[in-house]
Amino acid sequence: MTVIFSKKCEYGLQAVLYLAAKEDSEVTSADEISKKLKIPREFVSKILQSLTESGIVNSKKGKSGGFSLAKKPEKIRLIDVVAAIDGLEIFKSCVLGFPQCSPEHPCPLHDKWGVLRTNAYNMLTDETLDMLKDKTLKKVRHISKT
Amino acid sequence: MTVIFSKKCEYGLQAVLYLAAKEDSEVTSADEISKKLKIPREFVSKILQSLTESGIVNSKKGKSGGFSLAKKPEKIRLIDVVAAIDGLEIFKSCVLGFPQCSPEHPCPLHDKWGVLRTNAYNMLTDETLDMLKDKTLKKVRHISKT
DNA sequence: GTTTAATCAGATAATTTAATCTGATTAAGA
DNA sequence: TCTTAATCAGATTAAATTATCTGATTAAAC
Repeated sequence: MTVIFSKKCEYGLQAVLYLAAKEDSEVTSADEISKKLKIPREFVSKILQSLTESGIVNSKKGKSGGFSLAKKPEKIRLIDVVAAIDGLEIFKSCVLGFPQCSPEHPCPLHDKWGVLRTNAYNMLTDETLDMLKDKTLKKVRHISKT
Repeated sequence: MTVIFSKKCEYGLQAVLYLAAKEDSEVTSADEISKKLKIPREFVSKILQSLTESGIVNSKKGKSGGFSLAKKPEKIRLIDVVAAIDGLEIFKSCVLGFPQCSPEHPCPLHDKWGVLRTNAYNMLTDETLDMLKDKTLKKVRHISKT
């Protein structure tokens, strides 16, 4: 198998997109997110806790507590979430796994892969949570029905 | 952490590139590959065994045995190796991990990611082992020195 | 034939990642 | 103040991936 983002990161992205699709300053419980997105509750809870430390979401403890975005959705880029969870090594390390790969000693795919990687990085840097709001709403409605 | 190809697949790609950089029909032991590429010997051996089953490499048993490519390097595409080891799910499954993601019910990144993914797929389909031969030789020489 | 050096097969171990459990703390609301 | 519903912290378990081990088989070279 092969993966772009870890499960943690996929879930984290789904969750912040879900929060962004809600009204401002509304607080959402891990339980609701878990049910709507069909993610294990304790797991998404842990992920959101770590995103709290990263300053991407806020948490409110106690009854009727939950999570909300720490900034305006237009200020949160997808790359910020990825960086907080998976880190940015994927955009630096060699696609063929050569530890010695560098511009001076490039691997056979260095240049071609470099272009693709940069495109992916730019996409994640361009896209902010608010830009994806409408699409997220549609998606969540569809998930909840299934 | 995050990854494009599994370690198995990275090692597999490295190994077949190494074989392609050798003279035709030359047989190379897992031990040599392991040392030159600094990959655990038993592990690369197992990977090459599985690539033998996939028809990408040949194996010769017994003393002075080893592995060689089963086809001409110009007939082996990188995507063939990836497909044999990691499979092609990465080029099909949703980048955000939504199991219900489809053209009818796309995830928020569906279209933008689709373009990048297609580019990556095409690159791996275009590139054959022989095209990368010279670059591989340089790389291996550099690794062996370190 | 015997030795030697290789693949091959299957089991096992180690590590990493994913998921769950337990209990403490917090704060809203009756 | 008490109950309830939430986060939070840390430990534990489960599953997948990565790596190693053991022994069998194979075939070249002496």
